Amino acid sequence: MKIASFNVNSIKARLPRILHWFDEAKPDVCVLQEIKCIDENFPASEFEDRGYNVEVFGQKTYNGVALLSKHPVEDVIRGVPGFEDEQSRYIEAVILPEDTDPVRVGGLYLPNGNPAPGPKYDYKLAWMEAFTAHAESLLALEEATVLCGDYNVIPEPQGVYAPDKWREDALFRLETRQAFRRILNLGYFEALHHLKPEPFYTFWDYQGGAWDQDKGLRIDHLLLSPQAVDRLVGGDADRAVREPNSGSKETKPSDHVPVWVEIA
DNA sequence: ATGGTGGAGCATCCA
Repeated sequence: MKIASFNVNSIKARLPRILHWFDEAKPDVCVLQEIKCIDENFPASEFEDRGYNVEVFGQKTYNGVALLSKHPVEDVIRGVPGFEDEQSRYIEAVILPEDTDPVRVGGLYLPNGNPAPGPKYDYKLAWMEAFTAHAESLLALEEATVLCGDYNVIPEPQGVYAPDKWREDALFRLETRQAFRRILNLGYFEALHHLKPEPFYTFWDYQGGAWDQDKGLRIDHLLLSPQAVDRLVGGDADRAVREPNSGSKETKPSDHVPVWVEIA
């Protein structure tokens, strides 16, 4: 089964492109970030028509996440447990495929944190600490778990086109990378980092011709529990989705591309 | 000198 994550930067502005990608990539499960709408305005029927169960944790104007699954879902969680958060940034559910074992999928939109230092960066670190505690509690369940989304973390210098320009940025500061490694060190496996031999990016800024010059960042990640790694078959980042005319000539691409893993 | 990219939603905030 294919499990994907896609920061769409507004579901409304992106719908034709998202549906085009869904029809081609046919993910079994997909978590979306930055839907930028309240639950009632999510275009659920477009996905239900394609056979998906739709779970939304929306927010007006900013943030907002959703989880779409072709298989039945149970135990849906909205928000990181135990963390008081005014922003909609996390959704989780257990996926129950008919033909294979369950997989728990968490979809996250981790705070950007700029400017750093400052209150926004403090919020990012607090969010990461709460998420790390939750990730640790999930490992104790000994289930196949995939925690994926826009982590807003560049894990290593190879994940950014000009690391020296990004040293003080909230996405790349040492403190940020340390906090990300604490999640990995619990026992999570950063799937695409290990699957793909060459450095790659998942985000290109709209400004300054970043796409044309391939000035990107690797900030969308899929973290797998050991039980999920046992079933890991493959995965990739769908770079072509960032092309100006991919899927729709009338609308612009997201600044992120979808990332996905195949789980047996 | 100014704007520079894009989305939400209507003045600015966020990324």
